[in-house]
Amino acid sequence: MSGVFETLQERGFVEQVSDEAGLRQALQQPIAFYNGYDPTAASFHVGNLLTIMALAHMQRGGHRPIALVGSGTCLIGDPTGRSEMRKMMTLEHINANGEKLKLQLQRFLDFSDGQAIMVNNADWLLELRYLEFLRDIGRHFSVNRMLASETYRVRYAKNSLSFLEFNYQLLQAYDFLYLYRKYGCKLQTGGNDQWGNILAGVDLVRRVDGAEVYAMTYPLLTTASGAKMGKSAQGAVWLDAEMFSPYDFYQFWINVADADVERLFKIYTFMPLDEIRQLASLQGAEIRQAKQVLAFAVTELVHGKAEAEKARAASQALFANGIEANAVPSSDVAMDELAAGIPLPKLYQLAGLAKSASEARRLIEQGGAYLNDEQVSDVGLIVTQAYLKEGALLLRAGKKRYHRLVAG
RNA sequence: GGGCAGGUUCCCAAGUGGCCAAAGGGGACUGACUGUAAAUCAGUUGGCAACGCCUUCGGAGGUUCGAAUCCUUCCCUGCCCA
Repeated sequence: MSGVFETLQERGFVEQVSDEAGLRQALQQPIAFYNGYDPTAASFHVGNLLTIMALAHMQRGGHRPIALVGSGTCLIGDPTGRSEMRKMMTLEHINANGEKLKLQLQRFLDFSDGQAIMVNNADWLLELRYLEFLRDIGRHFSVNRMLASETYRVRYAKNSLSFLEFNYQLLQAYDFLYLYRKYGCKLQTGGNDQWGNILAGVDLVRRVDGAEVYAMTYPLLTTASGAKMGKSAQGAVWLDAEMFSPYDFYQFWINVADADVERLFKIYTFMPLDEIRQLASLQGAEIRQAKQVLAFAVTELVHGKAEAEKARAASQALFANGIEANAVPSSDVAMDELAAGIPLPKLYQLAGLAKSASEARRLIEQGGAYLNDEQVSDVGLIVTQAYLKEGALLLRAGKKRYHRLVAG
């Protein structure tokens, strides 16, 4: 089990470590470690996936991941990196999200026989007693130091920081202490923006229990052009198939920049490094092959082999000028509506390729509309069942967005 | 609680009575070029039964022929004072 840290480092997972020598030493033995996830949404996105991959590597290395769903801390809202206060979420909403996240985590980590643990900090944070907490935990926190930290300084300097949010770090630190006591958890990991919060926990455990625990952060991925990794035209790239279709997910990886290929391979697949280097060394148009391997691997990991194959088949068929494509996102149109005739812009709306008729209109006028792979420029076109091909209409917006409307 | 400054279309940010669906930048979208890449260039970027009509400038009222722009009031944010 030695070498996990080296693996993570080689693959680009390690951004900062509180005590590298100490952590390496600690990792000689199987340890429990944790990473927290705030249930602010009903699904993880590729940014979270990075941390989950790291957890998976650690588990493979013999360590025991504790996936913490932060329903308790989510009630407070992490001010880190935010210029404004988060919208307050209701407990019901948070819990509903948390349940979804739990299901997703099970795809990536092996929870059998306690090899990985799932906990929810609401279980211990909700019942905290205020005065007790202040006396036992609060006294270890220096306001001066907190205000000096990156986490709060920016916010404090530029905008207001509510007392509510100011407590976030204490609660997260307390989580670490709690998990240390209950599971002997010795390491907390998280995105690099969590550095300050994690260190607060390390300090707290040292002060209160006199124990040495560690902090490790992962890089916040940005694309080669500097944008946050994991954003697409439609917003975040979610892992949930309902929120982001496997086909779109596959396409997201196909469309990454050349310069990002190697890094993404290392992080989002388990492929050995030498194979990765070989693939990433492809030049010019050939690097697309590497992207196909990448896209398939990650899609398979997230959505399963069957979905990945469908997505790949669809992608290849569409971009090799084929029309058949069963994995292209599709929906139904009523046959009788179609028989009556549907204006083309309306059709684009039905397919979800345009938010409004005006947008669809623009698309058509600008030459970005294709029906069954043929460009259509007539905004007034009325589409009837005469246009059906094999019982469906294949709509395309621009070069890459497809949608299939099945008559039924 | 008091004083001050603000809340503008996805974001930042102009506009302070008609020329405003509202400058500019970012982002995004489309096209050209390409390799389903990057960079670059061009166009587009509130809605609709669309050469016109409707709805937007924190909320609600009001003044006016006419308001994002003026008045009243309420809500919210920041700064200073307590």
